Parts: sequence; structure tokens; C-alpha cells
Amino acid sequence: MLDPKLLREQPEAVAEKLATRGFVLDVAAFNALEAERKTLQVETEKLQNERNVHSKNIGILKGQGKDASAVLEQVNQLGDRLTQLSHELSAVQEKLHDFCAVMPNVPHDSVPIGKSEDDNVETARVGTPRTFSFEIKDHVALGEGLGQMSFDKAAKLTGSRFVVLHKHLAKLQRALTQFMLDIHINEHGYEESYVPYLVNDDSLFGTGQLPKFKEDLFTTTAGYSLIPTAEVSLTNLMRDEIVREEDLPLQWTAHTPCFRSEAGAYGKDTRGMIRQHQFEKVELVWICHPDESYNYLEKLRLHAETILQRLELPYRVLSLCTADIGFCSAKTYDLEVWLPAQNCYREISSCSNMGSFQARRMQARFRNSKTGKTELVHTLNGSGLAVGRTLVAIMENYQDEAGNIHIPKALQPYMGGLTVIGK
RNA sequence: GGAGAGAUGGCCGAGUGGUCGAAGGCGCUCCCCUGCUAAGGGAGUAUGGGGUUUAUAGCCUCAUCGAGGGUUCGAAUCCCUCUCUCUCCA
Repeated sequence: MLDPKLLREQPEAVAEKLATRGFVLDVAAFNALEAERKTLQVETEKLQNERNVHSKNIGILKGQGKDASAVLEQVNQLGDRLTQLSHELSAVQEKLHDFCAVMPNVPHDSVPIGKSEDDNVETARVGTPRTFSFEIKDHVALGEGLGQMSFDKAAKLTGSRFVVLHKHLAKLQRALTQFMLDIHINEHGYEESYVPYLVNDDSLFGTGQLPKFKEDLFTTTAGYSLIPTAEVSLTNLMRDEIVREEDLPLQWTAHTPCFRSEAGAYGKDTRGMIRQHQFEKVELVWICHPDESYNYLEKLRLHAETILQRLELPYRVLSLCTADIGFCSAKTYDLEVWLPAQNCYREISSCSNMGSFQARRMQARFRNSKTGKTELVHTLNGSGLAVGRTLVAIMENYQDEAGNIHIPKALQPYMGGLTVIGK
């Protein structure tokens, strides 16, 4: 959510910034709602104050054993008007809230302006894609060839967009998770948490999945939703909390499965593990001082890059343009890994600075040690990395002519010394 | 599954219709006093919103005692629903 004061004072400036990301802010509609809100709120609070004063007097009079019927009659006359006004006020406030709740974040000045994902800016390219002297296979052919990956079985158990992994491939996924967590915890200073995979609507509102992206979620009959990312569980740990300034920054990580309905993705990446309803991810979250968040975004991105480097996977870095950054994001870097079978780079991590956007939605604050006042923190998050896609990348990049998968050196200790996955 | 108890400020804990946003204690901050590894005295110390304002200063004001409804001139206190915690029984 954007700062309502900023919105009130400089609606045109905000509209201009939002326009760069393709969002049309109806300034006239907003101003009209705001004007209505102000009139109603001032009037309502005036009456409430009147009622409070009278009621207090009644209490005093009765306490002294005096007659209060005159005041009582006076305050009785306020009743209907007050009820009506407060109903009108809450209706307008709800409208305003709904209006603001679907407004995306304002992009940072350093974000390239663009009209589509084609305008994303490549800022780095690391590693060189390997050249193959044989006909390469994609991860599906490799996995099924090894008899350790089955989409048919998953379809039988559940439906489309799920996978079953067996034996060494199942272990490889687990190894990757462990490997990533170890690096982030031991080398990058993150604190690990185990968190719920089902969350309530307050949490989903806090991190911005609700109200706008309801259709992307799997929601249970109990009213809870499966997390689409651990960002929801981790970041919401800060909801309604006030931390000491000197305790910032907080760096949190968690490994969780993620669940996405992929509504609107029909026909997209239907083959293989690239776009699944359920996948594993190691998530990185920062809770920090507003002055530092853009510095930390660079660190966060490097932490994610480290994993790709250790696995010796070629990748590139994109600075997403205004048209492509996510709803909550003020600035986003995507890391894309090289997938030989697709002959292109595919997203494997997305690292974003949300600024105060999520913090405002969930009242996540710190106490300024100089002024003693509370201020909103900034929140950042990034994948470190998407484990399923990392598995795909390793399979495709490390295949040999026989259809075996060679294990990257850094990962071999996590595979009990295994160097090749074969039949 | 059944029965009961509870949820109050950073923490503990009073408060069952009225000058209560809330006693008291602890903690914390500031000040005073004190020559000895400390004690004493005083003051302050929740959060969010709105109005006014050059102002994130001040002033005024509204809301919040688990959440949401209701009764009432007035609700931490009474009623209803929900969530969570604890105890006992199965």
C-alpha cells in the first residue's frame, strides 16, 4: 500500500510514476473519495466528541446524585444522525481502502522504464553455456529415461502440473535444498525458520497476494490458503511488530514447498517441471531500515547468485523494467539460468525490494532510536533459489550422451559422494 | 469428542456500566541526591487514524483492553458469534 499522505498531497506525481508501469490511477475518483471521506470523518468525529462530553457529564451528575435528564435528552438527539454518519463514513473508508489495496507500488528511480518484459535490462551474464557434441535431451526426457521422474504418476495421484521424483533425483532435490540453506545460513548470515504452509487472509493481504491475486492461490475449506512462496510466512512474522532500530537488519530464510494455481498460465510451459502447482523453494527475506534497503537488495541478489556460481550454472541478471516488476515491488532483479534444451535463459530467482509497501500493509515497524517514534521498515525478498528449476538446470546442463546426469562438485558431498546419476 | 477457565499497555497484574487509555508493580528514559561496587527521591514511558499547520513541532480530536457484531446517553466491564491459550475428563 502506498502512503496515503503522499497520495493525498501529490496524486499527480504518484499517477505519473504508476503510469510507467501501466497502471492508470484515477486521480479524480481518488480526490472525490478523499474529499467525501474528509467531510464525513470530521463531521462524525465532531458528533462523537459531543456525545462523549455529554456522556461524561451524565456520569458526573449521577455520581453527585443530581438530575441528568436534560443532558440525556440532548445527547439522545445525536443518536440517529451519528449512526447515519458513521455508516456513511465506514462505507467511504471501505471504498478508499479497496481503491488503495489494488494500487501497485511506485517503481524506484533506478528501474528502467519499459512497456513489456522485452524492455528488461540485462546487467550481467556469468558463465558460458556449454557446447554439446551430441543431441541433447530436455529434463523430461532425461528424467523419464532414468526412470526417476514421472509426470504420469503425478497425474494419476493428483492431476496435471505435478511431478513424482524417485531415487537419486528425489535425493538430488533434497541435496540442493540442504546445500542452499547451508550456504545462506553459514556464509550469508540468515536465520532459519520452519513456518506454516497454510496462512490466513491477513497474512496474504500483508504481503500483497490479496485482494488482487486470489485466483493464484489454493484455498482450503477451512479458509486458509497454501503459501505461494515462503515470503508470505516469513515476512508476516513482522506483522504488527515493532523492533528496535539496532536489531535491524533481520535476515530470514526458510525452505518450503510453494503452491500456485497458475491460473491464466494454460498452455504455458506445460511440459516438464518448469511451471508446477507445487515446487520447492528456499526463500530469503530481509527486514531493514529504509535507508539501507537498496544496498541490501544488491547483497540479496549476490547471495542468490552465489548458489548458481557454486553449482557452475551459467546465468544472467536482469533488472526488470517498470512494466514487468511485481505488484509490491519497487525494484526487482531476476536471475535467469541457462537451459540448454530450451536454448534460453529462464527465471530461477527473483529478488525484490518492496520498500515500505508491504510494511504499511502489515504495520511492520521499528522504533527510531533518535526520535523514539515508530517508522515502517522496508522488506525485501528473493528466491535463493527455486529448487525445482535448479534441479532442471543441473539435469540439462550436466547431461552426457548416455543420458546420465553428472553431479556438480559442490553438491557431491550432499549426495553421499555420488558423482553420476545413471540407470 | 465432552466440561470448564481465560485473553488488559514492553512484561506482571488490578479493574463487572460512568470524570478508565486504563490502579499498582517490574522494566526502560530523563532529572535530582548521594563518595563508594549500590540505594533513595522526582518526572516521563501504548498504538493507529483524522483536523489544523510551512512542519515528521505544537494544539485539538477519534478509535483501540484477542477479533467482529449488539444493548446503552455511556462498555475493558453486559449479550451474541468467532479465534487463540490453559485445565480437567474421554
